[in-house]
Amino acid sequence: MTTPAASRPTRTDAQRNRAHIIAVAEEGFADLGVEVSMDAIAKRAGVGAGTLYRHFPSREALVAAVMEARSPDLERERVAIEDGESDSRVALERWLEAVSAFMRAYDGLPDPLRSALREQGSPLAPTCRDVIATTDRFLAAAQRDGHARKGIRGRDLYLGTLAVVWAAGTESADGSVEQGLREMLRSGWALSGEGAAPAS
Amino acid sequence: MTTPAASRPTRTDAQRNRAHIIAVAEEGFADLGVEVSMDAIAKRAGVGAGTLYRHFPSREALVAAVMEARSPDLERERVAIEDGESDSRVALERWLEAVSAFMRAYDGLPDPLRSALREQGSPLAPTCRDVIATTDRFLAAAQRDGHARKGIRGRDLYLGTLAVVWAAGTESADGSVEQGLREMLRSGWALSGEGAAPAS
Amino acid sequence: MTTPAASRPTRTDAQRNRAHIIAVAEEGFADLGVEVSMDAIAKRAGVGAGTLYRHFPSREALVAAVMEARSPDLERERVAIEDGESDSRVALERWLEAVSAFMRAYDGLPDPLRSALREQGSPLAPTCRDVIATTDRFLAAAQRDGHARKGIRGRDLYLGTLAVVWAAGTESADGSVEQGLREMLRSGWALSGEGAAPAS
Amino acid sequence: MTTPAASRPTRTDAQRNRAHIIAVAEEGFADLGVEVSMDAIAKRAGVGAGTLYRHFPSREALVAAVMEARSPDLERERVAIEDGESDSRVALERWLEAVSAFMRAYDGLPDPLRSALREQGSPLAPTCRDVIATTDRFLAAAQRDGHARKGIRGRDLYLGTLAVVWAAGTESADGSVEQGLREMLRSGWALSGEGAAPAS
DNA sequence: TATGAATGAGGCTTCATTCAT
DNA sequence: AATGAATGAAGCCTCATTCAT
Repeated sequence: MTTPAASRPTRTDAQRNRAHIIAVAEEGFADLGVEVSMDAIAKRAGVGAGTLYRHFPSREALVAAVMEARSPDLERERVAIEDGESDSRVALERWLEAVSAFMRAYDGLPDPLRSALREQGSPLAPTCRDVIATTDRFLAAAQRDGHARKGIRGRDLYLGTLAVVWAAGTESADGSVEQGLREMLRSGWALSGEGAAPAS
Repeated sequence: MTTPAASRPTRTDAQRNRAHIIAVAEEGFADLGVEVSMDAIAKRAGVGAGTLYRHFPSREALVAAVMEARSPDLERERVAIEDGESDSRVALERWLEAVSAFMRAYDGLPDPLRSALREQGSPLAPTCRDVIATTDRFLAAAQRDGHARKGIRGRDLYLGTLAVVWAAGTESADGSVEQGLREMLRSGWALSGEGAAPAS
Repeated sequence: MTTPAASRPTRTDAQRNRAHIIAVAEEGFADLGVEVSMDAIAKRAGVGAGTLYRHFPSREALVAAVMEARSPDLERERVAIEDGESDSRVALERWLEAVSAFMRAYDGLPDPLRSALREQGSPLAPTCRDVIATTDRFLAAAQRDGHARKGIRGRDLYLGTLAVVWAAGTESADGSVEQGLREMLRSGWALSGEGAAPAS
Repeated sequence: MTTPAASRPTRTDAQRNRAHIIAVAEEGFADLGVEVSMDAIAKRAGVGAGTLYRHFPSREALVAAVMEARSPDLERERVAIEDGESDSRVALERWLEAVSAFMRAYDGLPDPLRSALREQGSPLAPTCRDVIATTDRFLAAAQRDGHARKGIRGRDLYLGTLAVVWAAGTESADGSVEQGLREMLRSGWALSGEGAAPAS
């Protein structure tokens, strides 16, 4: 008696809807930062707040979904570096730049990323883990080749990069501040030879 | 015979009140972070919201006042280092640690500090300038002695330290994360000899 | 078999709620004037402030809704006059009295009505337009019959009536002040024969 | 022991102060309307709020003082009309225009003027009384010469003029709205000969 | 008398989230 | 599954007026 075809259009529809919300949220984040109101995103997406929350039970979940949607780009970067860069030090540098861009995409993004690092259960945690894992790989290669200090872990580099992105903010038109900080992160401020931790 | 101080009455009381608000705000920041509501601070201080706003027309102004109240501590640190530390590299390290502690005092403090660096008119700007100026002095000494790279400025170091404090957050009980990051800020992740910026 | 009305669910409830808020606001305006606080109305209506603002994003919108709810009364007046009054002069007089009552309903109502006349985008503008249009119709009939000066427009009469209502205020128990002013509006203070605008 | 000369500089000083406040309030009203905050006026005047309130215990009192300060201008107008205008109808018209200008000086001024008409004890009442008295005189002359209806009193004309000024508001750049309304107040909207109150 | 600090109620508005339909 | 109405706590801030000094 009910229309059977209409009763389960959802599977596909829902996914379409989900993808649409993500795309719209991406725009919203880009325009207004990740702190944009959930209502505003629902409105932009043309769905009710309830639908938004059905798909993404919290703002963090939405941020995570957007970031996951962007992950393939980062993966492509990774592959490109791995395929084209023989120098493991330069490879690590290029990777960190790519990660920076990933983190810098929206105003306010560094905050949830930092939280995700602490809260094991955060929806953003998997993405962070992936990025850290890749960072670990690039870092290990660099360390193996004597290009990077031994005591450092991918997570430290990730957090340092995040800190740099936070410090630079979204507002500086030119990226000079960020570049300067990233350079300091790489070389440190101290002249080598007398540091407290002169590497491995 | 005439009261020479009569030209500025009530001030004593108001200043007492002001000082009280600052003390209470300090507590509030420590308990709940700098994002604590202004109303909550007014309530804690036992004054009306209007009184709070008369003294501190914005949250930033209140943060600035609290930080200024803490400045003498930092000054004492500075003097202690200058008086007791002959090694300019160690002096700079100790100073940066003191600055870290200064910045780390309240949850969320790094955010207004970062803003103050951009907005010239921020009430926090003077405090930032002072700290940067001192950093410049310690850094210059270290550079003169060949302990620090020449291209770096106090402002960079200040911002780097701020970024580290932000990244570490207030929550980590032990300061290991912060120490790790600070160490990375000092030595960099790259092994020397092949960096893009081989120092002065 | 399918629920055709299903395409617009919940609406019924929301409209009930909306109507309730309007009724309560009407009371509130009557008791305390249109300047009554939005919070007070929300409280009276037993809804959260947010609900109030969802339905009526501004005080003007709420006033407009209340006035629209009262419009049918005015319409009924109009029909009664049109149906029962053959003398176009008396018809216009009766209509202006009805409009006066419409405008006099709440303390402070003339102010938003005056604003709406200036700000095209005001939520009250449509109601004003309607009333002015009807006034134009009654006025045209009176002018056609030689009962009203030709140079006058409905809008002028509307504004004049509004001014009279404002001047009389809500407070005077008897309407003598208003009647006097309305009479002056009709006949003017000058004795005819020497006026600057000797009619059509 | 106290300096006797300094102990009573007040008489003159206070009056100077009072005059200064009035002048400043006049500016403030002109710039921001009569609803300007009392604090703002005190600040502009360079006095404490307490001083302001000592001289003028309420906003109305301050408005009244400013209007009283402007009264001589109106008096001069009156004298000029009385001296130069032989036609009592034109004299009344000119006087009402002068009164309009008096009432139109500041945004929001009509409101306290209206209140003063109702509240016997209002500080503005004397000024109103004076203006009404003069209006009565001009009106009586016009009535005596058959230029104005007999049933009207100065108070009605005053209130009508006030209503017109209120309706026109401060915002209309050209005074066309006010002129139109004032004209309607003079001639009425009805064509003579059939009015309900065809004057004496 | 002048000062200006203090009051503190009260206004407006936003928003994450829940829930009835 | 989708909708969007409802919640209601909070936040921020202003201002007329009083009062201690």
